[in-house]
Amino acid sequence: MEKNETLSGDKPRPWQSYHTVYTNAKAGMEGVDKEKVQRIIYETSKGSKYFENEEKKEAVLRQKIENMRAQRAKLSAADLSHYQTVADRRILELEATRDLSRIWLHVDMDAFYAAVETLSNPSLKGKPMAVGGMSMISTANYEARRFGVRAAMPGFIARKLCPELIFVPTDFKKYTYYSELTRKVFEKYDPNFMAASLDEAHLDITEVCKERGMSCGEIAEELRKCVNEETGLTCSAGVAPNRLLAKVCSDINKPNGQFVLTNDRMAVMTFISSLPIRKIGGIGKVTEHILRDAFGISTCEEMLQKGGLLCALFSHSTADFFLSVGLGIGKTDTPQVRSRKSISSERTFSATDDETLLYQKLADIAEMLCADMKKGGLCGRTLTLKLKTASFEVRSRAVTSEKYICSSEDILKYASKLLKAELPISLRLMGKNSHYGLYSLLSEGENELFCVLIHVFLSGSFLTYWEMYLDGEGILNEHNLMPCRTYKMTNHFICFQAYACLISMKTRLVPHLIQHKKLSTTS
Amino acid sequence: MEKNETLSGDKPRPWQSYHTVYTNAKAGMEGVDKEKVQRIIYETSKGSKYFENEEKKEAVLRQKIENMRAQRAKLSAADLSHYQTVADRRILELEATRDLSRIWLHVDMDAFYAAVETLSNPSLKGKPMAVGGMSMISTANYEARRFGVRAAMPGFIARKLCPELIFVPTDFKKYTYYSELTRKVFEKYDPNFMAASLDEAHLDITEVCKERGMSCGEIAEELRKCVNEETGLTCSAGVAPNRLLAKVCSDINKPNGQFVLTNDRMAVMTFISSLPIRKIGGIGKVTEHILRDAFGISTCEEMLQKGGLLCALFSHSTADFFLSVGLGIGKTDTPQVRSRKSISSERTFSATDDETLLYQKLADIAEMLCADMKKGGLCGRTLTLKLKTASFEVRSRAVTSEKYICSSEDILKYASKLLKAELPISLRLMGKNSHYGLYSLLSEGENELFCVLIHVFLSGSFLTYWEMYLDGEGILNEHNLMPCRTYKMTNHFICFQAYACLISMKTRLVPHLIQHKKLSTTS
DNA sequence: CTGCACACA
DNA sequence: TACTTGTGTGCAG
DNA sequence: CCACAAAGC
DNA sequence: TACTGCTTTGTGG
Repeated sequence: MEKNETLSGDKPRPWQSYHTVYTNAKAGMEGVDKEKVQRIIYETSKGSKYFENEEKKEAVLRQKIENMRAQRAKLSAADLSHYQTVADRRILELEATRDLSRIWLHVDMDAFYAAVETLSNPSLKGKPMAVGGMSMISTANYEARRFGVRAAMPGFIARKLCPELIFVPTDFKKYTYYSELTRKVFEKYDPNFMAASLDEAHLDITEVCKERGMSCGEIAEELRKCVNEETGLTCSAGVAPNRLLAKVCSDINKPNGQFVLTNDRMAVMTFISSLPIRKIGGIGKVTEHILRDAFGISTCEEMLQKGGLLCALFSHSTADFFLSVGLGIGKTDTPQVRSRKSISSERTFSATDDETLLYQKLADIAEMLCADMKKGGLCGRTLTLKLKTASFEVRSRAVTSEKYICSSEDILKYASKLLKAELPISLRLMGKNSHYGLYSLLSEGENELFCVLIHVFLSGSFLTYWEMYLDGEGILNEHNLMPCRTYKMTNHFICFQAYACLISMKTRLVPHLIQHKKLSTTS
Repeated sequence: MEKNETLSGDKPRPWQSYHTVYTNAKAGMEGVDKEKVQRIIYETSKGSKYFENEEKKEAVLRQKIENMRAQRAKLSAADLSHYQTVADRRILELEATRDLSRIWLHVDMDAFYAAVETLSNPSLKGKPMAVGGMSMISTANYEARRFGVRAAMPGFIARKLCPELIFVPTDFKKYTYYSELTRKVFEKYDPNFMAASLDEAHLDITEVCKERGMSCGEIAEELRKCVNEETGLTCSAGVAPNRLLAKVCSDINKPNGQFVLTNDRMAVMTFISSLPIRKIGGIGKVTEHILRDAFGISTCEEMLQKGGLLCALFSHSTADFFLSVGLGIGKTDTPQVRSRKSISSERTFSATDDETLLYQKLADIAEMLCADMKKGGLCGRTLTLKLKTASFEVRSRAVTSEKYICSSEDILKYASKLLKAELPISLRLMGKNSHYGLYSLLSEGENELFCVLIHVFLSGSFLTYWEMYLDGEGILNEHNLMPCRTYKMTNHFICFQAYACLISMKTRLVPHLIQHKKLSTTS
């Protein structure tokens, strides 16, 4: 079942279709009757709109893979040797950036939400339980996992797999409280630790190990013990020379275990060599599938062996990522400032073609989003509307406003405009008076909307710099922020880096150069 | 004077500063006292705002060259050998695209505007004469050129060089009339000939030569004779296997001469080898300077020799261009459709800080532009406002509208908005009430505007595809064009390619796929 | 897309 | 007195 | 820059 | 009955 599926290979049984394979995922599922689980999932999903959409997506992916194969086949011998030299060269350069001087620890709480719920209600102990509802579950405890129940699985399927499964609704307050307790512990080992989510964090333990004269394994043991004492929860840890590897390592002896990869190039290379690429953070279902079926790559080692192909067919940065995975190279720095870049709110509801209802939903979400933004004192310029149809097709539409958007009115104004532009779909297709066409399309379930997201990007992928200009009072206020343009950074200007409304000074003041003005205001 | 100027070389005399070197340009200036001409130009220009701006630009260019030299110096041996293989590879690929099967002829009328004016007023014959005015001259006849008078030279400088110079104002009606006469002739040799301007054209004479069993040289002779009989004007011609080379060849025996480069690889390589790069169309003053001072490249041959460096330090497409120049490879096809991409109108006037006057100028230009657009039945979405300050600094600001812009009101509306955003420059720099600051800046001549251009781009740099949708009548009208988005082309959609308002069908109609709609309307 | 530099007639 | 006008391209952000 | 897809938790 | 909600990053136009 885990064998390489190739496009020309044996036809898998229907329930082995890749998109239903929850059991392929990262954490261990030892002792589970995987085939039975797959079959139940398949039979429960089959025929649903969701399933049909997954099949469509799978077909699109297959096509994409077919294209890559074709491109690969088109490469001449000269191309191949050329890209091989490119890859070899890049591998050398990446190797030169390898940093083995830092020790990173990745902590991952075991079945976090489920464990917290069990703490507050010990009667759950030993029984299969999941946090979430019938539509979606967030986590399952280990008892439930033995039935094939997993995070990100809809609840009604989980119940098919395990009829006695107990459902506990999510209660983020509780998880945040316990998360805070764990972070208090983490802080003691690395005051600048990086929280990845409520239940995961990266710690640079280089200094702690040195100061306290302990091995990193001992530190990890102590940290896990300490977390357990403070919270009553268990966690797993991975230690490695960089964050990428540490994350992989923390998964190895889960739950309540740890794994240390020593800061040694040989050890890293051995570790990485036969590692399935899917274990690597950043390589998800789609990328795994592409690499396997278009390039025959399943392990990290093969990333290096097929480096030439990767450089030929992927973008520079993607190829770079793949090659560094093959080398077991990852980030070792602690980024200075990590400011939030976007904020969003979305809600799924049952399918409808009632426009009034849709606008009402939109207004509700705008309200929620606005409240969240107010809480953080944030505002942004790019507003994205995300729509999901009854057939699970996802669309997004965005606008960028000249002014910053903060109020729920503004949010609603722009979001409505975007929604309006999408709405008379069927009318547009069939002509204004063709109600027959309208209803026949609706009855096909293609166009009703049942999910709306409003997403405000606080800044684009590029840095935006602002020239400061002094008004009568020499004050920089939110109104001088209006003229948003992105410029090449030069030190001829007084620049501010603006993320959301948070402003931090970037370069020194050079008053006599102010007159080389490049920006305009819209005030 | 023509020797390599390097940054560390001997200091040239002031009037040899590169930006004043009109005599460096392409067409022959045999028997001219170049040094004297240079000195007069220098002395006439020196101290002017224009001159100062040229010096500033020169400084910027020097800096750019210095940067390239630094980058070049930073290249490691490994880099060098790497890029050498890249270059070698690319040279092979380009060589494989060499097409020697076509014969191109480039015709260039001799001193066209001047010759036409002499036809209509024979008393000008034999006297130094220029077409244009005191600010700028378009062409000079050969008598005037002996004094150093050149196209694109301001008239007042030309008069310094040749006090008896006769100025004749430009009269495009006349030139267009004669241009039409020449084109009637060109048509007989290549019905698809490509007009490059009123006085230049490219002709693919492969078929004519074959059909009439004449050599290309004979055809060129005949064509030139025919043009002369029809118009009374002389022209020069170049014949070569591609347009790039034909253009160079037409310049060799100017005026009233021709030059044939045979369709033979060796002949081409010999021809190209010692050719100064500046003779190549597309390599202007700046590129010449960069290649010479940062890479020591002066001839086309050296493009190949330094191919590795060029690939290392220029973009893919630029390096490709340079290498094909080194190989003497150029375009040999006759492009199917060549539609206009933008239309603009601009006027230079004397410096002012009177905003009312500026808006008046803007309105005038909007009117002119609109008239030109009406004539061609064109409209566009991107409007660019170009400004030139009293110190010759050029700025441009653009907006893209959701709707197509055609009316002079709309043009003016958007252009005014852009202008307004630029206008209170000094106020913004100095604070609203700081009139002192305002005037001191104005008196420095930095901010008065005296040139306005409105430019409408009819389409972006990327192709824009439109999904067709059928309204009740199944008609595609200008209103369905409103939802402008740029999409990747897929054959799942009914696509139209839209340039301006001109619509041409692009793919076949696939009615049952219409429902996979991706566009929205803003109607 | 936007801003700008470059090129050519 | 006084250094254009119209169009196209490429690059970086 | 902007829109969108992919990924992770 | 019933397949989330929130955020970041990369890619191409």
